[in-house]
Amino acid sequence: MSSRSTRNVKVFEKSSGGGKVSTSLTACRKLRGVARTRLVAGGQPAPSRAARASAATVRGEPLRREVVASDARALAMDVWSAGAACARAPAPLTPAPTSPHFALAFFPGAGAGAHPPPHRTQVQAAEGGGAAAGAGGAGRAAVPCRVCGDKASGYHYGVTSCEGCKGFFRRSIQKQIEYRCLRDGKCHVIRLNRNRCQFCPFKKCLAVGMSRDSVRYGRVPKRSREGETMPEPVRTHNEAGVGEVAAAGATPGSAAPAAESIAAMPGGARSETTPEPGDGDGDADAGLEAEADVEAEGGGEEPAQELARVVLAAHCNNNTYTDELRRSLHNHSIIVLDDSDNEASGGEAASLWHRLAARMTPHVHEVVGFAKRLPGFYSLPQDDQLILIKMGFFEVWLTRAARLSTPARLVFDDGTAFTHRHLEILYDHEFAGAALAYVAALRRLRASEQELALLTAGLLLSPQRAPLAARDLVARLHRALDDALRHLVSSLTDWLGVHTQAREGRAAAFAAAARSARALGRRHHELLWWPRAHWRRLALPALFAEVFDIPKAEEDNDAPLARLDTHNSLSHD
Amino acid sequence: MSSRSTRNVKVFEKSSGGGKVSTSLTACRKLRGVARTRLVAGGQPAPSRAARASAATVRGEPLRREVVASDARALAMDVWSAGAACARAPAPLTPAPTSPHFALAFFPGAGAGAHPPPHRTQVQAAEGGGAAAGAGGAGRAAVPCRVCGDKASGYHYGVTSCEGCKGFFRRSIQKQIEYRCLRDGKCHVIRLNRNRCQFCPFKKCLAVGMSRDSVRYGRVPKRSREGETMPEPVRTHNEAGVGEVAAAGATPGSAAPAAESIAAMPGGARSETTPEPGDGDGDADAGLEAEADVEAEGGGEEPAQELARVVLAAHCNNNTYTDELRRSLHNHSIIVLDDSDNEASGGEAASLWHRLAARMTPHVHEVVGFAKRLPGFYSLPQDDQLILIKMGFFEVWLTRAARLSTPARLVFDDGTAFTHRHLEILYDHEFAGAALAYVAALRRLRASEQELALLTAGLLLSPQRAPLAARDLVARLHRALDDALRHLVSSLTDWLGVHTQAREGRAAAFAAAARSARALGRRHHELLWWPRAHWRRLALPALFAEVFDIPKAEEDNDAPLARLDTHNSLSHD
DNA sequence: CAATGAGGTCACGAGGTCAG
DNA sequence: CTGACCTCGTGACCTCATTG
Repeated sequence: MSSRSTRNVKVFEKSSGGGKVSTSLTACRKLRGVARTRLVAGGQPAPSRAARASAATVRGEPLRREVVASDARALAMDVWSAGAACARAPAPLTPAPTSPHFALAFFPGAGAGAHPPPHRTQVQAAEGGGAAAGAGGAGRAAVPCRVCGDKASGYHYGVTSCEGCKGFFRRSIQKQIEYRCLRDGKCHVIRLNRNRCQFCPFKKCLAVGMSRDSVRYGRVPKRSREGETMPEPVRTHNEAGVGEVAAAGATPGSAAPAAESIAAMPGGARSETTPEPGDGDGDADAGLEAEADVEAEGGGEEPAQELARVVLAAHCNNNTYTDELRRSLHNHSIIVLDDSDNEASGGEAASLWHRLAARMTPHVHEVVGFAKRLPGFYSLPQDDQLILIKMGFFEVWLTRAARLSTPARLVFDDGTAFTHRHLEILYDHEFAGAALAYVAALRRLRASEQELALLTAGLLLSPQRAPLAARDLVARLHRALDDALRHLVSSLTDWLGVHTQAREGRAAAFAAAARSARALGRRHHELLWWPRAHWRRLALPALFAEVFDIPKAEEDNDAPLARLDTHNSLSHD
Repeated sequence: MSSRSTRNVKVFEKSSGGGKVSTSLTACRKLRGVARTRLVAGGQPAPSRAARASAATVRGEPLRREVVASDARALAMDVWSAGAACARAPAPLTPAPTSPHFALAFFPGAGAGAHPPPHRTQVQAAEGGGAAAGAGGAGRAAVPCRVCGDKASGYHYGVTSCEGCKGFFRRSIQKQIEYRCLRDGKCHVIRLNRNRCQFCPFKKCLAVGMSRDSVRYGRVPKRSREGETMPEPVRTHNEAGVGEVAAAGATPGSAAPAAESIAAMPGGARSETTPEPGDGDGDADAGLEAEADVEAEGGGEEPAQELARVVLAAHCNNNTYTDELRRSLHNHSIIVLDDSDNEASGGEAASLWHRLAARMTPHVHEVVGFAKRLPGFYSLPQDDQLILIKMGFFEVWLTRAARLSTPARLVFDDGTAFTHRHLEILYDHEFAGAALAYVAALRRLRASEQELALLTAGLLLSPQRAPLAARDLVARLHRALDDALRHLVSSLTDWLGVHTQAREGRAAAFAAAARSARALGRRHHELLWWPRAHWRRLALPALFAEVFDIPKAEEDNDAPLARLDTHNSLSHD
C-alpha cells in the first residue's frame, strides 16, 4: 500500500465517514520510536521544517525515573514533615464547615503526609544537574507526569501528564463522578498505586492544576524546541522600571503559564511528586527561577527587591486578568447580562449568583496558586493557609478584576459585566457602590503589575484575619510585603522625579486601597448570608461554595472537590 | 462499507436536504474500533504524516458534515456560558450522560475543549506606558483579532484576525462543515473560549465580515495598519458574470447542487436551526456584537464605523451592480426589449414577467447573501429572516439597479432595459413612474458604495415589516444602521467642507429615499396579484416565485424556504 | 524587492475507543 | 475502570502569488 493509495482511502473515508486509513500508519509506526522523523523528513521538501520537527518530535524512550522522583520526594518529606505535622494538629479553630478535604485538595503535599518542600533547592539541584541543565544537548529525559510521576505523554488539561491521568481526569469530568477515599484521603499518588484510590488521584489532578479550562490547543507556541537552553531573558537586576519590565517579561508566561513552560503551572506550586521542571526550564517562567533563588540563597539583591520579584512572578503566573486580556476585551463588546431570565422571588438573584460563581470560581485556583508561591505561605499552619485564602480570595479577586472593570461595572474575563444593579441584587446597595468605588479608585492608581502583585499578596497575608494560629508570622510576612511595596513605590516615584509628597501619597493610596479591600472583604463575607441561606436551591459550584463556606449539596461531604470545576449550568427549575 | 459508515461521533449528512443529524451516535460508535484496531499492532503511534497530510490536504468532495457534540454533558463545566443551557436534573451527581438524543435534538454541537490563556506570543510590547485610549497613533501594540480578540496576524478574508480564526474559517469553508451550537448559539467568542464551540465562532467570523470573496492580495492599501480606517474592501477580482464565482479553486468537487433557494449564498452562513420555540426573538447576540455596546473607554473603532465596515463588506461581496459593470455597459448598447413577441391577452405581460424574473432571480442570491452578513441578522428568528428578505428584496434590488438605470429605463446587469412602458405593463402606470422616479432620485444622490450598503441594509432590516416576531431587535439593528449612515454622511460632508445644512440635507435625502423605497416595496407586493393569479401559466423560476410568494410548480411545496437554514450556503456555484 | 495575505503544513492535545 | 492508541480540529509557521 503506497502512500498514494492510502491517501485515496483517506479521501474516500473523509467524505463518507469511514474510519480507516490506519493502514499506512502501521508501517510508519514501527519506525517511530527510532527515527520516524527522519523518514518523514526525507520525503519532505522543506528542510527547515523537517529539522524542527525532528528536534521536537524525538523524545527519549520511556525512562524509568520513578526512583529518582521518589527519592527526591522522600527527602523533601523528611525535611518538612516535622513542621507540617506540628502545624496541622494544634489548630483547633478551624473556620466554618471546613472540611479537611478542602485543604487537601489545595495542599496535596499534606495529603502525602508532608508539606510540599518549599525548598526545591535540593531537589532541583539533584535533578537539574542530571536532566535539563546538563550537557548542552537537547537530550531531554522523559518528562514526568505531574500527577503520578509516570512518563508524561504531553500537556493535558493544563498539566504535563501521562495518558492514564489524562484519561482519568477526562472521565471524571465528563461523567461527573464523585469519588471517595476509602482511607484517609491522603493517599500518595504515584504510578504504582494510582489506581488504588480514585479520590486522591483526582484531587491530585486538580491540585497540580488540571482543568478543562486550561487547554492548550494547537502546536506549542514558540520554541523550547531548539537545543540549547537559552537562559530566558532573566532579569538579573531590578532596574528603574522594575515593575513594568518585569511585568512585560513575565506576562507571557502568566497569560500562558500553562503553555509556555512544561513545568510550571498556574495551579502554582509544584508538588512534591514532581521533583523538577525537567526541560521546562528553558522557557520556564522567570518566576520559578526567582523562587528557587530565593529559597536557595537570596544573595545579592536587596531583600525587598527580592521579595518583590518573587511575588511578581507568583502573581504573573497565577492571574488571567492581564492587560492583554483587557485590551482584547476593549475591542469587543462587553456583554452586559441581560435581565431576561428571572423574576420570581429571588429568581434573578439566584441566576446572578450562578453567573457570578461560574466566572469567579476559576479564579480560586489562581489565587490559591498565587498564595502558594508567596514566600512563607507554606510555613504557615494548614488551617491558617485556608483561612487566609478563604478570607482573602474575594479581595484579591476584586483587586484583579478591577483591571477589566469600569466605574460602572465589574467585568469578568469572559467579557461579561455586572453592573451596579446586578451587584445590588447580589449584595446590597452600599456594597455595590463600595465595590465599584474601590475598583474605580484602584484604576485611578494605575498600579503596575508589580504593585498589584504586592498589594494582593498583602491582602492575602493579612494578620488581622480572624483566628490565625500563626498570626505573628503572618504579620511578619505582611510587613515585609508592605515594605516591599513602599520601597517600590518610592523608588519608582523617585525615579520619575516626583516629589516626596507625591511619593508618600502613592504609598498612602495603596494603604488605603488595602483597607478598603479588607473592609469590602469583611462585608462580603457578611453578605454571603443570602447564598448560604439558599444554598440548597442554588447549588453553586463546589469550589465556590468551599471558599465562601456555603453549604453545598449534602451527599458528598467527603469528596467536595470532586466536582471542582464541573460547574454546571444549573437547573432553573 | 461498514467500516466506512462507522466514524466517530460525527454524523455526516448529504448536502442539501435539511438533513438532520439526528441519527444516533451511539449506533455508529460500537463498530468503529473493530476495523481500526488491528493496525495498532505494529507498535508506536506514529502520527504518520502521510495520513495526517491526506486528511488535512485533501479537499474532499463537497461534503457536508455536521459535527456533533460528542458529549453534551461536557458542557457541565462550562464556565463561560452565561445562561445555563441545558437544565439537567437538579441532582448534582447525576452521572448519567445526557441522552444522545436529547443532545442532538437541542444542542447538537461541536464539542470542543477550552482554550486556555496559554502562550502569548512574545510581544515586543515592552513598554508600559499608560493605555492612551484611542487616537494615539503611536505604536499601538498588537492589533486584536476581530473575531476573538487574540492578537491578529493580519488581514484575512477581509477581516483583521488571528491565525487561529483564519485557519478555522478556512477549514470551515473548505470542508464545508456545518456546525451547531451546544448551547443557545450565543457564546461570547473570545480567545479563551473560542474552541468551546464552533458554531458561534464561525457565526462571528461571518458577522465581522469574513468572506472568502473578500480576498485582497498584495499589501494592504495604505495605512489602516493601525489607525483602523476602513479601506474599501477592494473587490479586485470579480470576474464578469461573477454572481458568486466558485471561488476556491478547491472543491473541484462533483456537481454542486445548484442552490436554488434563498438559502444558498456565498456570504453563506448557516443559521441556527432549532430556534428556541420559547424565545424566538432572542435578545442580543453575537451578530450584534459588531455593533453592540463598546466599553466606554473607547478602544477599537467607533461602533458606527465598525458596523459600516461590516455592512460594506457584505454589500461589496454580494452585489453585481458595480460601477465597473456600469462602465462596461456604457460602452455597449443597452438592449431595449423589443415588443415583437406578444399580443394576446396578457401575452406581453407574461413575456415580460419571464424576462424580468430571469434577470432578477440571480440577485435574490445576492440579497440573501448580503442579508446573512448583516450584523444581527443571524440572531433573528428564522421566520423573521425570511420575511425581511421577501419584503425587502425588491427594494434592495431596485436600489442597486438604480446604478445602471436611467430616468427612463431600468437596466439589468445583462444590459437589457425595461422602459416605463414595460413597467406599466408589468405593474401599472403609477408604479412605473414612481419606480423610475426613485431611481432618478437615487442617482442624483450619487451615493457612494458605503452609503448604498447602509441604505440597502436599512431597507432589509426594516422593523415595520409585517408580523415580525423580533421587531424590537430589528428596530435596534435598523437604528444602528441608520446612525451609521447618518454618521457617515455627516463626517463625509464635513470633510468636504459642506455646510451643515447640506449635511442635514443629504442625510434627509437618504431617509426620504428609504421611505420611497419602502413605499415602492409595499406597492410592488400588492401588484404581485397578477403573477400570482397567473402563476400556472407563467411558471416562473422557483426562486423568484419563492421570494414573491407566488405559487409555483408543484414539486416541493414543503420545503420552500425551509431550506434556508438547513442549507449550507457555502456551496458555490 | 518587500510586504502581505491565501493556503498548506504538521506538531499537539482533546476526546473516543476497546482490549485488558 | 484503565490506558495505549486512534482520529481529528487547532494554530504557529511556512511557502507562494500578488502587488506597491
